[in-house]
Amino acid sequence: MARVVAEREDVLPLLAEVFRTYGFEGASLARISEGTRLGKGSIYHFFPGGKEEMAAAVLAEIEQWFRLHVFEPLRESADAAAGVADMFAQVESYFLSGQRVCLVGVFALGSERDRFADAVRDYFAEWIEALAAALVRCGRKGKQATALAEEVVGGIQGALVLARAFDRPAIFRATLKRLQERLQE
Amino acid sequence: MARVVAEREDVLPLLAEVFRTYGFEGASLARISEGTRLGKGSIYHFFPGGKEEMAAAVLAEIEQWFRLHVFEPLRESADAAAGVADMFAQVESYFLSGQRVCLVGVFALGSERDRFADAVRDYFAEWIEALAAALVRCGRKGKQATALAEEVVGGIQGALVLARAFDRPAIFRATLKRLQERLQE
DNA sequence: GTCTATAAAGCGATAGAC
DNA sequence: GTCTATCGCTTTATAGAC
Repeated sequence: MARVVAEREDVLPLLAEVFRTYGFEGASLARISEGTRLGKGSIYHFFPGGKEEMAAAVLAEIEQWFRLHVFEPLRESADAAAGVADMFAQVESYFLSGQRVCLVGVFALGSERDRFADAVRDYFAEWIEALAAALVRCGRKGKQATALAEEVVGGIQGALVLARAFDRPAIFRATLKRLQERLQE
Repeated sequence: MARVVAEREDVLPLLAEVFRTYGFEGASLARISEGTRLGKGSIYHFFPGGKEEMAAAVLAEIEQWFRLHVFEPLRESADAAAGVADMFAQVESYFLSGQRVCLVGVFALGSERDRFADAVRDYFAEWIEALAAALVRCGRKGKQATALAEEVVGGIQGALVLARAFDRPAIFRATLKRLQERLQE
């Protein structure tokens, strides 16, 4: 395999996939090295702070991705309903129809939550707030909008659990569809 | 601390708590020893198969607990609606209002899913089937009953994620209440 | 920026005394 | 059934050549 000189940015998505697959504790440097196709020396050149810095960088990149592709469209789309519909499309695509888990959700359930409490909380808080704001622009009352947003974001996380448990992506897609319909009631 | 001669049964709940807290990879024998108050020698006396056998035993015990306190009441309660209500009460109590995570859900999201695929799948399958059966006895059609059951079980898993992310048990209790109300619509 | 070699610590697991 | 001591391996992290 040809080795290419990498930049830190290029490494992050590969790193994210390793953490998603093995979790924080299970992501050994050997697996990280394999997944990023980088020697340990190179890895520590990019992340002198070790695994902790790697995970923090991955979380920051995930939040940035969602901000760009999900949160900001939700907040700023001229057509709020279209912004919501776009969110569901992006989510289905991002999580590969339930075959890819949410790293932030994984961290939330594990002891990593303590280490990365701010990043974990901010990710879900920003998602729920952005969705609730869009729902308000669709005509919902504030309190009901927040409750619905929590239901949708939580429902997505739960659907990822079930889709993985059954190894059946259809259950993820069906849940997205059901949640989307609920918002239109 | 007084050391008491243990039996395998007594060790399982402590072991489960260690796996819940640190995950499979993060549950080192040092932490297991600390959490169970047993030396490594004693641990391997009970579980010659090591961590793998420990986790399998914990999963089996969890499934047994749910079968006894949740699944069978759902299937056999003379009053189906009361069985469903009892499920929500048991779930809120078991998960300590969202402060305790679901080990099966954690395993479903991680690479542990491959190792324990059967136990993970069976747990959720049995839960969904038992709840759907109760909903049918409440007058729902079969297909809709299954969809609702998936929504509830998935919703519970997602609520555990959010409750931990925000460190706010109220969001778990509110979700349980909302899901319970949906079943009565 | 990439690699190999290596250090120090922690890992899962075993042996054997009591 | 419990413990301590220990094995062999893997871990994270560092050093230094290129």
